[in-house]
Amino acid sequence: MLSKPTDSELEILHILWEHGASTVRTVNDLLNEQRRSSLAAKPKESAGYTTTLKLMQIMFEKGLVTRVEEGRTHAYTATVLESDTQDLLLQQFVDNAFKGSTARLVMQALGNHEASSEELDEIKALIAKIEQGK
Amino acid sequence: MLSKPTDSELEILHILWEHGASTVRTVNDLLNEQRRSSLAAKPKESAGYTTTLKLMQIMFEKGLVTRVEEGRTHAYTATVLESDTQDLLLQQFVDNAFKGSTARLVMQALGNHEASSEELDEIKALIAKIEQGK
DNA sequence: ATTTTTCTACGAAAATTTTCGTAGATAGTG
DNA sequence: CACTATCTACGAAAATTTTCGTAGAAAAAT
Repeated sequence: MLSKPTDSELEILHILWEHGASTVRTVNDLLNEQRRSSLAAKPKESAGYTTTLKLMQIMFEKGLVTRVEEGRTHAYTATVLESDTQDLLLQQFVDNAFKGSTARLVMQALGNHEASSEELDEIKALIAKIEQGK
Repeated sequence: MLSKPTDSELEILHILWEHGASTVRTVNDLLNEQRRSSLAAKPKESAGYTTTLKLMQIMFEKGLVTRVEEGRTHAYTATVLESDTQDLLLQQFVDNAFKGSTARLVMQALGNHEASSEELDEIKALIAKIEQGK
């Protein structure tokens, strides 16, 4: 049963998805590097090593990641697919914030954030495909 | 400074946006009615009256709502616009779940949830408008 | 071989969000 | 005029998420 990762867990998953099997040290370093160069409104501060370790241990217990002993360290790997997780989060987000209306979400997303013309072309192509499939 | 409402706060905001100025009692009733008929995976249980009251008091302190005395009760109104709040949430969600790529969000949203052809038409029109504006 | 660094495990503090019990005031009812 | 129902205010428990300190083992460095 896939359960919703917390925000912190999601940050770690992103790193595992992008970099593949990684140690806690690596994840912690990448995490803090990311945070330092974040443009976010309310960027989190650096995470201590044991903070990241503990989170990853919890994620292991929940089954979000597996791990393999490599010498004295552990190499962690995400067990959930990025696309599956995004779909789960998206579904919940659409329900929470847009009361289930995917179309409204899309409209708002396109309206307020710029997308490149390449991206718009991709989206148009997808729409055409959907319409054809009907 | 607009800050992100919590999940519970958002539930209440939805009711206020839809019904306009409402008492705690009304909000609480609508809330529980909604929850009972929810198809969500993990539907929350009924909220006690004082739970909703406390939440709305906190929202008042945060400035998410205003209130007006009406006899002995208070009528609450949202001070934040639905569209502004959705934009804020969307921005954070795109950052968290899609690492900032609006296009990927839109693609995934359209790919996994069906939209009516009317909605697709609307989206196409919006894209055309954006492309023209460039 | 001793010291320093680096790892895991674990427990628990801190911070945030959600829930509700209790008290006191006010309105409506018999 | 009691009596019951309903409202606000407030504090604090409960639940969840995030953070980190400490201890002990293993490797690396001096």
